[in-house]
Amino acid sequence: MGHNAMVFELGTFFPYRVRKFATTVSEALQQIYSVEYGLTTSEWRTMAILGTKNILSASEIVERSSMDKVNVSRAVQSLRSRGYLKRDIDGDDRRKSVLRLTDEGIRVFDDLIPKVRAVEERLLKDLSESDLLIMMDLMERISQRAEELVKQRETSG
Amino acid sequence: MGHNAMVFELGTFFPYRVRKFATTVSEALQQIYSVEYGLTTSEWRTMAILGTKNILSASEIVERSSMDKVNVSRAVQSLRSRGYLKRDIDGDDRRKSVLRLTDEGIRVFDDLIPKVRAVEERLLKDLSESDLLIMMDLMERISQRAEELVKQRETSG
DNA sequence: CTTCTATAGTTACGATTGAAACCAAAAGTC
DNA sequence: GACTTTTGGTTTCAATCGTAACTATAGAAG
Repeated sequence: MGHNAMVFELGTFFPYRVRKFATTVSEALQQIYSVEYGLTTSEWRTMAILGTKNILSASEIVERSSMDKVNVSRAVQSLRSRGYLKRDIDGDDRRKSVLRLTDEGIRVFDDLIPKVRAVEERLLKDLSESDLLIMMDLMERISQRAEELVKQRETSG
Repeated sequence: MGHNAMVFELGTFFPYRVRKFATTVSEALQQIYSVEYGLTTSEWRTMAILGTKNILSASEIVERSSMDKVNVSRAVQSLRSRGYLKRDIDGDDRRKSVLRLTDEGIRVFDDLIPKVRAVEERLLKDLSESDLLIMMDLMERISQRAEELVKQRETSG
């Protein structure tokens, strides 16, 4: 005893709360893309980035998705095998792939999007416009601190 | 074209932002417990819940940690093999384990806690007291909606 | 008592993941 | 134009993870 005020409680520890929060939110969304459509997170993100019109290389998907290239490569394979995605080779740089959704992929995408939007709406239902802005701002500020911490340790560690 | 206002952008999609946020925060914390101490998330949580004084069964750890029993079982095994945790059998109910950190485990814990607290502090550095309350409240409200959604789908799906 | 169910925890096994090695094409360098 | 390095993407292999099956004990029902 003596320093009881300092007892550590996981349940009130901020990073733990954040992770739990994110898991809960993710599960709500996975109800749609995973349970209902059988897509993995990487597959869903890949489709979401391509959308109906974009034509991108794998590395452009990497840039926009916070996935690594292995994840993207596997998602592309799997989406191809389902017939949701078409891969061509870039004529000017034959290392590059040229990816776009197939008509079938677009059909699924168009079906899926209103549903994931509905989930987003439900999640944010009782937030005011300004609540949402505040939330985004807070997440942004905290993320910046987190990135600082990681970078600092990387160099000094 | 025609409904360009509805083009889907993953980067501004709320659940995606949340997940990215949580990943960034988690990485900052993992710098400590994973990089510096070689603990997995499950091991770290198990230690954090036991702390210096608690004596708990595995299922009590499950309840307090949002891990499942397999995760806890494996974390316990691994912490035992490192000598950080001691397992006895409950005399009254011989199915139950009686878990506590060893002296060595407590030493590591006491070393670790100020560091993870420092990370938490750094993350929240530029939030006011009321910002933090707002953040917690918003996460709480959104989580509730997310849980509703999951439950709804479970029953009606 | 015997049987049936429920609980605590572990184990086995397939699926998923991540890091590193790898391959192929392109782009510099001399 | 041979050489080295960089870039785009895939494959491999081991480690991790989740689900389901399993073991052991306890408790409830008859």
